[in-house]
Order: sequence, then structure tokens, then C-alpha cells
Amino acid sequence: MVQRVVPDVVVRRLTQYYYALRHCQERGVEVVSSQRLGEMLNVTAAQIRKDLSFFGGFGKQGIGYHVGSLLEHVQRILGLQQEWPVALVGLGNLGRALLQYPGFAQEGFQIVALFDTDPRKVGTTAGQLVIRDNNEIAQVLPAAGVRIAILALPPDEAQEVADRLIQAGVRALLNYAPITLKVPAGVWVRQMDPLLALQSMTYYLVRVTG
Amino acid sequence: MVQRVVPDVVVRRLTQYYYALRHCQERGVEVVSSQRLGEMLNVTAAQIRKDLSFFGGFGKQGIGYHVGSLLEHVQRILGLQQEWPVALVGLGNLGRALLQYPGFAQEGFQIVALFDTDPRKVGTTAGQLVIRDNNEIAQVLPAAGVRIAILALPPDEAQEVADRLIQAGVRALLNYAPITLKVPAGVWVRQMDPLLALQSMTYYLVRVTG
DNA sequence: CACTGTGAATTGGTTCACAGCC
DNA sequence: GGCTGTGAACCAATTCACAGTG
Repeated sequence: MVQRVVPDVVVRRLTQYYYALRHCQERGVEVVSSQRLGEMLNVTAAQIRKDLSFFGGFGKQGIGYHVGSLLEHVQRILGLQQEWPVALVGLGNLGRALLQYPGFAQEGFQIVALFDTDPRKVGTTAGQLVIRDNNEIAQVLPAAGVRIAILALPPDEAQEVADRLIQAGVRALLNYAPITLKVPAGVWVRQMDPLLALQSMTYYLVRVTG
Repeated sequence: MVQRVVPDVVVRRLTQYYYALRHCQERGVEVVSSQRLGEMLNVTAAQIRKDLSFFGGFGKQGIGYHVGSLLEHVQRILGLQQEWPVALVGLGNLGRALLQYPGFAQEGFQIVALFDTDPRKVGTTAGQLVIRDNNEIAQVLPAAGVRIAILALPPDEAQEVADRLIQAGVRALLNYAPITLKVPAGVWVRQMDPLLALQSMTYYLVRVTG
């Protein structure tokens, strides 16, 4: 097959494969089958083979996939061989918790700029970084080469801030505000809303039979 | 159409419609068309009409949907006319931030029980509630009628805790741990992983042309 | 005339099943 | 014999297009 337009679902699953493969590597597993990988992730073996075939034939018939080499390929495909500088907007409870979270840096997402509108916060520091006013976004981000931002702010400010960020060169938004952002083509958004997630599960809870 | 098996995508979108409808209601809008609703959410009008038709004909031809009445219907469909008691497991940075987040209670998800394994935390209080040891899950939850839990703990503990929770009657898990939980049929999981979200966007960032 | 509700058409995604290789 | 890679078959979801209604 090899690289026609890859559906977004496939890209998302690829990130899961990435984790599973690292899990294997940490445990010293050198070879893994699509079968085994599927069991780890609740995905069918055929699905995994088809997904990977979008990018090339990484496996060996009769054997399976070499963990180390597949991992490298997947890492490159996802663009994870490099560090990504990230901006964080909004330093309320959530923003501060995200800033504390070591996972971002561990995975190569370095938070390098903080923004807020609250004059009581602007100028203070949080985790080594000075919090700047939102209106400095345009000056700071392009120079820092930031193309990813995390939005942890109230819904009524989110769209305006998103516009500014995009103006400043940001192309990927991790949005914690419970609002559907309008963005031009070429900008990607992932919605992180725990309430939507809960509310879509209660649907099933009220329908449980037995 | 009316109520065959409703695909999960439809249920998820329903939660979005719910928010958009409330947004309308707050602004005093009494009637809304599928067209207008779609613009608010980046969804096609046909999609919305088809989704809603799974549950009944709520609209009026030539007019649109009555906001108040559709809102009530959607609320009932999603099971949101009732309060849902929720357990929170793991009181690290993330767990505490979630506990502080007022949105849960506002939307009817009341956190009523806290669990952790750390002996230094067990017995202390957080937001009016005493933190209990994980091994009390089985005693506490069934009595409290808890069927929803939030997992905010390290990946290596997540599966074990999930098993316990399910044993104690929990059927919906909001999982912040970066791990694929194995759960029996009849249990729902929503994964909340900011890293997977970021990593699936970098795929596109390294492919931007221009 | 504007807008819903819905079959039919289409597009997209998943699973099957097997040829080919180790 | 075990496992990949992939076309073909299948199933699911989205969009079209229009009849029907307030």
C-alpha cells in the first residue's frame, strides 16, 4: 500500500502502537506479532497490519515485527524524534497542574512559554517561567518556533486566544476549554473535555439491563 | 427511524448538541435549525438531523427545533436529569486539580469518595472528603451507589484499581492513566491522555507543506 | 418558503481470507 | 507452521436529495 492519504483514525492508533512498542522494549521483548500487539491494545491483528502497511512493510512473514526497528519507524512517522516547544495559555488550577505534569517533558514536549490575562498573575513565575500577558503571544511564539499550544482557560476566552495563537504560527491546539474552536484548514485541534466523556457514558449507564 | 442500536459516535455528538443547545438557551434563542446548530459545532446539518432521528422527530418542518424542548429530550436521553455520584482514585497533582474543578459538580457529577494507596495521604482530607485506602473500595462504593470512577494514578496501578472498581459495581471509567484498560462487556472507558493527543498532531506538523 | 425526516447513494473503515515468505 | 501484506468483501457512517409539512 504505502502512504496514500492516511485516515486520522490510523494516525491516532499509531500513537497507541508507539506506547505498546515501548512497553515491549522496556521488557526486553525483541519481536512482536500483530496478534500480540492487538491483545495489548484491544485491536484486531488485521487492523494493525493494515495500519502499518500504510507506511511500509515493517514486518517479517513467519516472524513478526522487530520491536526496536518498528519503534524507530513509528517514532519518525509521528515526528517524535524531535523536541517540540509548547506554549501553555491559562494558569488556573488546571494550567498549573499541567505545568507540573512531568509527562510532557519526558515525551519531548517542553513547555517554554506561559500566558494569562490576569494582571495578578502576569509577571509572576510558575515552574521557572515568567507568565506573560496574552497580548505578547505574537512577539514571543514565532521567535521561539512554537507550533503547539495548550489551552487551559475559560470557554469565553478560548476562541480569541486560539485566533491569536494561530496568527502567531501555532498549528496544533490541545483544547481543555469546553467549546468547539473554529480554526482554518491546516490547524489541528484535539478536544480534552472530561465532562463530554462522562456524559457520553451516562447514556449507557441508564440503559444497562440487569 | 427511532431507536435501533445507536452508534457510539452519535452518542458522543449528542453531548455536543447538549452544550450547544444550552448555549442557545442562555442567549434566549428559542428555536434553532439543524443548519445553525451545525455551524456552531462544525457538523453538517444532515448529520444532526440524522443523529436526532435515532431518538425521535423533535423538530418541526419549516421551523426547526424548539431549544427548550429538545434540550430536555437530549438531557433525558443522556441520563442527565439525575445526579451521578463519582469516585476519584489517585490524589496526586492531577487528582487534586480534578477535585478542585467545579465543572463536575455543576454538571451533576458529585465526587463522593476519594481513594489512594499512599499511607501519608490516607486518612487526610481533601476538599471536605477523607481519603481512604484503595482496599476500602469494595466496602464504600456499593453503599454509595457509585457507578462512575475517575482514575488519576500511575499506569502500573491502573488496571488493578480498575478491576476492583468494577468488582464494586463501577461501570464507567474516566481514565487518565496512559494505559489500555481491559474491561468486561458492560463497562465503558473513556481515555483522557493529553500525550496521545499531542503525538497524533505532530504527525501532521511534520507534513505541513508551506 | 424554510426546514425536517429519511430512504438511497456514497464514502470510509474494518475484517476476511489467502498467497507468499521465513 | 507461523505470520505478514493486501485485495476483496463486508459493514458502518456520512452525505445527498427530496418528499412532506407547518
